Amino acid sequence: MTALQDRSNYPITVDSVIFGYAEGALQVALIERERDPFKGMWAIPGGFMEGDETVEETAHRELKEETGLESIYLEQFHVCSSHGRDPRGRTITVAFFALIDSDKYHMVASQDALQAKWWPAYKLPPLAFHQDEIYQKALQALRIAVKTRPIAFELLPKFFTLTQLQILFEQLFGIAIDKRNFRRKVAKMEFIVATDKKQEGEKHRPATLYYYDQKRYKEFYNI
Amino acid sequence: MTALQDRSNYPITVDSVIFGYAEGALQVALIERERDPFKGMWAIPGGFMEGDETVEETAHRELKEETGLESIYLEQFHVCSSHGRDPRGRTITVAFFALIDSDKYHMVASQDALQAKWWPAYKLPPLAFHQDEIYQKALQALRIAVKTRPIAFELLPKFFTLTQLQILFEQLFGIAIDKRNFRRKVAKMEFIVATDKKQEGEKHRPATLYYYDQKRYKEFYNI
DNA sequence: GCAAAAGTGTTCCCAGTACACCCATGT
DNA sequence: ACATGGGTGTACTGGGAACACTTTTGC
Repeated sequence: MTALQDRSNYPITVDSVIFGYAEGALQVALIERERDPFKGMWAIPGGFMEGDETVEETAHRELKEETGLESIYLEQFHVCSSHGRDPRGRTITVAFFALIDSDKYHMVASQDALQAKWWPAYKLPPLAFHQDEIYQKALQALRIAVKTRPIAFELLPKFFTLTQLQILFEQLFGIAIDKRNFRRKVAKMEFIVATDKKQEGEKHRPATLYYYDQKRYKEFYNI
Repeated sequence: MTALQDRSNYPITVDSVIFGYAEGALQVALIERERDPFKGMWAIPGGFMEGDETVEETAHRELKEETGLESIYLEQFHVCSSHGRDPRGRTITVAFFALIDSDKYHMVASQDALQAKWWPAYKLPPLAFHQDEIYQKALQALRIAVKTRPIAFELLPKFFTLTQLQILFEQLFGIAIDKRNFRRKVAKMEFIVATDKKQEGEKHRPATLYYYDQKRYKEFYNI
């Protein structure tokens, strides 16, 4: 038919490193493999690109199939075309990271029909398909993305406390942040807006809830 | 044979946005298309992935075929799988940027058998295959990469003057930099090393030549 | 001696950092 | 009352930004 069909064609897989944040720790969702290769090991969720999907569509579809979630923040960060990762044959893998709101998807309760389980981001088991390198790249890409764009909020519920935000950054970058300095800095960011709501159900002084206002973000940076 | 062959397979192309730096301006190498589609338009050089190459191998091979250069700095930055870019059929495109040393590849002289021509990075013609968006992403990726890693030197000859380095940064980020502040900052970076050589053949006071020392860079940042 | 770019110091300001105590709530 | 995390101010320091003149070379 066309000249394009004379060329080499390749199967493409899309893997998504799903990040969440719960109980004061950054978490990653992994799937336990039920069959060989790598039966019993844990792996980054993913699947084959099919038909006339774009890679973004594949990522969203797989994410919905595996977590039930839609409208999730997804960002591609790497293509891996090295040999020998899948013993069944060669694939080209496009890797994404996904950020999900712990409010919408309850994580640590993981008696799931989905075989998916949350793991603390800094204590993962060995991964199938030699995905450890991809995971490290995902972490790096996430850190750069969080510094560059206002996407940390994708990991938080719509209304969050400043302590939640602070601990999230501490987790992401593996550092300790001074509370007063952090709050002074946040106070200058007019797109992180205080509400008159308070956290409820805690056994201490209730914290003020904040939200991220995208419109103010754009005004703030003249976008 | 294997389960993988039941899946959808896709032709993959690799495009490389080639950046150079000459005559005080950031430059981009484009190819004039000799046939339809988009005959007569300019395009980012690229080609099909073949056989059991990795995408990196494809990028290096294409770059060698089109410029004759080997050992070029290449970095992937995006996958484009949208429809309708190539009217001949659907392809999945992995985009790289390449950085080349203007000393090795003489740019502005472009009476080339290769149909390749250098264009000022901020005055490109409209691009074939709707590659304008990919080019914008390449510029962004280059800026982030230059801020993150010591790769600006890939665009310069081995020995360069501080004014060359300064103008390169001004070009990359579209800003004006104060000469004294810039030099003070460079002086603190022990991996940018002064030689006792001087620039020759200029009609003014000759500038000291510097070089980038990777070993000192790693020591400097404890890598 | 003139044109052209190389090279050089000081001041100011803001952002980052270090640091300790009182407050509001639940039990 | 006590335990727990929420919330606040000040002083120091280092890096970025603004700014103008002398020096060395080729012609």
